[in-house]
Amino acid sequence: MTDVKILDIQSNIDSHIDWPSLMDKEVELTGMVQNIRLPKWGAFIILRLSNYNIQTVVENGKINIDPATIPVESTIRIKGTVRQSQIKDLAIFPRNAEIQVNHIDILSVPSLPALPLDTTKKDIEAGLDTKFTLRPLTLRHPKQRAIFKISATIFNEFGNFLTQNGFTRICSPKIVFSGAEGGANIFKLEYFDRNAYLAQSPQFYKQMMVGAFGRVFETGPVFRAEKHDTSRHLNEYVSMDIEMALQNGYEELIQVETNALKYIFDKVASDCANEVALLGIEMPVIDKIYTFRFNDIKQIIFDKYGKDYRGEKDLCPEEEALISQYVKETYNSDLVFITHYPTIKRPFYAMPDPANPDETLSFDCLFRGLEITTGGERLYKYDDYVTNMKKRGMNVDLFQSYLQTFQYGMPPHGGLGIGLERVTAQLCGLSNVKEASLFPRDINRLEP
RNA sequence: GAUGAUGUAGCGCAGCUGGUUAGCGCAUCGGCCUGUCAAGCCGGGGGUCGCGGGUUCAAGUCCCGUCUUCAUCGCCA
Repeated sequence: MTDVKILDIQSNIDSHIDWPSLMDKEVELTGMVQNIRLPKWGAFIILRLSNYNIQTVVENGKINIDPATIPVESTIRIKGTVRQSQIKDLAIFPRNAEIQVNHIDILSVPSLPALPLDTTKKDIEAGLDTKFTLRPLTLRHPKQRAIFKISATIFNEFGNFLTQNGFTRICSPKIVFSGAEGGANIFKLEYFDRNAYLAQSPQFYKQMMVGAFGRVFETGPVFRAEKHDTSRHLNEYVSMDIEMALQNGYEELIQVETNALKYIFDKVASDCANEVALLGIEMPVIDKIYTFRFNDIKQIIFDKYGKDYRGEKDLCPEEEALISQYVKETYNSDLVFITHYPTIKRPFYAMPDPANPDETLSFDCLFRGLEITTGGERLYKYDDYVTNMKKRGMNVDLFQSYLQTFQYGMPPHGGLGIGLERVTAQLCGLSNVKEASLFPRDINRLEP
């Protein structure tokens, strides 16, 4: 007599299936009905499994139920035999195998008489608002799944690459005492009997951790209370952050980022080959790094396209598009780094260029016309922080828990942040970053 | 917040200078089709044209107000 139930630790939890080795063998699978096509003699049921859709074939009279009565999005368990096949549909994988079904159990069916939109076609015919409102349904579409499979791969391989290169993953708090940059664009919340904020960046914490590990990275959500309303902004997004001690200045950061992106894109190409094909993605080729100084590229854009932004202290969206166009046409590169941003546009921790304090040793990375990264060298001496913050009219006392880092001594260091949704959107050719977010948060949308 | 669009069936859309009973595709329902390729063929049902006023013999269509969504900009990743 005992109350304990003991489970076998050896049970197989891997859902990957080696189809060639199963040819002509009996299998049992549970999945959801992605689509069902009904010729007179039976049915092709496209079954959605954890990572792909497989084709199953049913012949009338040979199984226990009429396949025509199974609604799309039902969950079914099938028993059948793996057969050779030749399938043209890119949304189905594997395309050289199918399952000849001999038994079906229906585990659940949708409770609605009809689904609110059709997910069985090549594309979802719906506007952005409808897509997001019906997110639990729209995310079941193969092309939507492909976007987030690729996004997950970018996220994972960013971590893998950095881990392999001596970086330590950190998880900094998202509930913070004050906004990283001290701006007003942060979400306020109640923290017991006082106020706290949602972190707009892991900036302070990743710098603190450079003192401990030298090289750190973090992948996690950040929150921006800005009332921006554009196709490239979210109020909550996933930031992929790096911070590291530097031996060769900001160019070392550019090299680390480029190598990380190259590694990530190679992994996407190999591990997400089906998704890349389904979405028709042309993968970027990265073999050299192209950098331009902020002032120089403005001159080039003026000379080349006649657009004069030379007086502006930042890059506007049209300029970013033109710069990417120029670099693509001239060097066939999808990536470009713009360095030496004006000090006035950078935060207090940015390191001014010793040769010209009006410029910083910082950079942005543009990918196919959109800014995906900001990074740069940081101040690393306590006195420099105090001087610079006072010059900017900041209250040094409020930042003491952060500034202690520099009192204890810090190496020259720098870092960068990459927007996951932006990289995903640009890679997948999405016209709005919100489409690269599972459940986007913008000025109007808080659910689902 | 500014500017410009937008709102017609569950979804995506058409609907001309105002004029019969508001259409098309998908979905849905019924029937047909011997291997489909995000199927194909035939038929049925489904709409207070965002909301509120106004002009007119007559408004989806014109005017005013209001809300929604989308795009662009500011800011940023």
